[in-house]
Amino acid sequence: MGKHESIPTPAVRRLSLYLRQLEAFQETNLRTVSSKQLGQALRITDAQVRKDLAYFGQFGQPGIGYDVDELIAKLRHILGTDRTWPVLLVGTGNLGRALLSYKGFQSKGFEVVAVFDDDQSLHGQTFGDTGPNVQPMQKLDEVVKSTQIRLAILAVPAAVAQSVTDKMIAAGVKGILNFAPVALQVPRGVNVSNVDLAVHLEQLSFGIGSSDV
Amino acid sequence: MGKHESIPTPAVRRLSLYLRQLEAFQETNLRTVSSKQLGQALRITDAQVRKDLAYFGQFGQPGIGYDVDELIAKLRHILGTDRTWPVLLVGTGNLGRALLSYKGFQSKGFEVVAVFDDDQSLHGQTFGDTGPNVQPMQKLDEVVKSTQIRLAILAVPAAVAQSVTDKMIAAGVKGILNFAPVALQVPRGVNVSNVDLAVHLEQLSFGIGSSDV
DNA sequence: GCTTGTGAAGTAATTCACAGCC
DNA sequence: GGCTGTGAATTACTTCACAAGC
Repeated sequence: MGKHESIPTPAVRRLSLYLRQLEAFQETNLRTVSSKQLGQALRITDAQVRKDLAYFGQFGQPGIGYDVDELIAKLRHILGTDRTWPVLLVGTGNLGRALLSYKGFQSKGFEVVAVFDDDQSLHGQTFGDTGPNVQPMQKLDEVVKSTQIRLAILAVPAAVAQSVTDKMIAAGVKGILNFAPVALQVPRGVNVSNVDLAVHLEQLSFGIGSSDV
Repeated sequence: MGKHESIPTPAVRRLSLYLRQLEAFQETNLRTVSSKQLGQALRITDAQVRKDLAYFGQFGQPGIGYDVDELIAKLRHILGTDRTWPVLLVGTGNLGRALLSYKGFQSKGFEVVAVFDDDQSLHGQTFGDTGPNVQPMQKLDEVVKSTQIRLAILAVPAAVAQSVTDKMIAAGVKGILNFAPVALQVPRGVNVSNVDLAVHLEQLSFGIGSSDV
């Protein structure tokens, strides 16, 4: 059984934001930060910041605040990014290629180590400077099993998203970052995080519709 | 003042998911759908589906369910996507270019009509088949004001995200889809929707850390 | 029979407010 | 004086359960 049952999901999401903001503070050579400072930067109340952090331990010092370097280390450990995760990418269309060229992953603890696509003409190719070769889908099971990959990025058309998902899960994948605009069906124990551009834009258009004319 | 004050934010987010799922059902020629069917496809309770929809009106028929076509039309109207929104894109790095090539926007009611980048060598170029010319940042204010663009996609490096944001807002932008890994500071009345790949992956890695070993 | 819409009940998340510590 | 950590209070969200309609 997991050890995080009683922690609110929104709190975990904010943990990532705290980490990102702390890294920004670190760049400015800030040594120490209060829940109020951190909250202000993220538009979150100070009480919220303290509550969220307190779910995981006592990281601060009364009268002082939180040590930036130390809290970063703690958060990375909690989020599991104090090591590098090998990541699988399926789909090398425009989006998949853009993701391969994105340099931000590495420093955050993620590295794309295997790329799959069902387009034969792409097999053996590489994208980005140092990206891995594109492999045929038939190899997926073998590669995931032998390398123990647990995280996948799904950048395929909606029509094949579910079937690719099933294959990945059968091979042992436990977390999927899904860019396909479909609701993936996955068994318990597998997590999905969805990024759907249309959904995001719709939320914004709704927001505009509700403001003054 | 807005007219949506009392509606829970999570309900609005789900509205987009309902719409997406209904469009999928429509493709299979389903005429009518119950809150139970819709909920099952999205892993949401039927009561939740009914409650969410009820915030906006009475769309269903007892004993029958919801008419798929009709509910799609209603949701599009609520979300504001029963028309096409002109969208501004700033930043034509890998991600910006991938977004320009993405065909999914158009059918969802969004069209990128203006593209900006501060790299001189790109000015005048086009990306994607029919994309608009890349223009210099200095033109942004004029173009946004004259074309009344209200929605923007921000795909620039973190370091310049806030300053570009300020410019866009000054020109009249009211909604920003932000791909830069920073917490943008915006005035009331402006909405931001964030997509941060590292944050998503961190949530997944946290999820894996909490499962059985 | 099945399904909606909705008050009431229950659960979850946030904010308050303050004792205790630096 | 400033700040954390945390129970208590509050607010927000979800689920229940059922009357009313098809």
